Amino acid sequence: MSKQESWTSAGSDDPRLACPITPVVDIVFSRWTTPILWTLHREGRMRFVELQRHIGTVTPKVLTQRLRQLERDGLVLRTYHPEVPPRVEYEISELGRSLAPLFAKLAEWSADHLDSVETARLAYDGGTLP
Amino acid sequence: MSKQESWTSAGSDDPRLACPITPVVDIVFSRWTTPILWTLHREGRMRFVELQRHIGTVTPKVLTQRLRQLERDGLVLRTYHPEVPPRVEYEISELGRSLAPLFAKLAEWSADHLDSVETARLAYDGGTLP
DNA sequence: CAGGATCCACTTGGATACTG
DNA sequence: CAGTATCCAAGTGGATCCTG
Repeated sequence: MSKQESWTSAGSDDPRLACPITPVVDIVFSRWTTPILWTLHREGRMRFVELQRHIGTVTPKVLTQRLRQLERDGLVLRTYHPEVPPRVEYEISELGRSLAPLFAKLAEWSADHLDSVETARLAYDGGTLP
Repeated sequence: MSKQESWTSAGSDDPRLACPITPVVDIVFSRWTTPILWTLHREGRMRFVELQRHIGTVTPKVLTQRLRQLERDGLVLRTYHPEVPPRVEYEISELGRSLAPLFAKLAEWSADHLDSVETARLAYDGGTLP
């Protein structure tokens, strides 16, 4: 396999789409989406405030926005129980679960190379502002 | 393998770190970073304006900011040639190349599931505002 | 050519208060 | 409880001009 073909098999010269994975990044790696998906995957079905507490510092407004987007993209399922007080549960969908190997790869790269990034940063900062 | 352990082997209950892959996402999936890395990987060493033209609509200021960040994180190498006119070349580093399988996984997921996302969006939009 | 400097428009996200 | 509505601070990206 040539080094030119290791990431993509078909070469597109369209300057407007220099990176074919941009749409996926927009869907999966928007802010707060990875903590949400990660938590829902690990902890299973969960209520709104539970989710909020697990993630930490996230305001209800923003959490709602992200959950709506994830629901629209089919990565998260929302179940509304018409009771008093109302109860809403969120869970990861099958499509969301299909991201598992991807996230595993990400965690793997993190474990293998995150310290290299830290080293590079220290070298850069030390070399530019001593 | 239980479904609780498929993404992470050790369970952390620290609410401040609900998602262990957040740092990687910040490093690799900041805005413009994937087009930059993708282009540099596919096209090889490249000058500033070349890179700018390949990516499309990106202002020099922002491109410089992202390149500085990628250089600091050790993902991109910058070579300055003191000539007139000055010539600067950017290329992907070894650490940057180590992202290749990750990006491949991303492209794979994209090819397999992006249409499902589109379908989910159409269903969601059709069901909420008919 | 490769940016740095400056100014500005817009978007995001947080804080707060309120509702069904 | 599960949001929505409103206001507001901050960060971000674009446009323009300028330099070595």
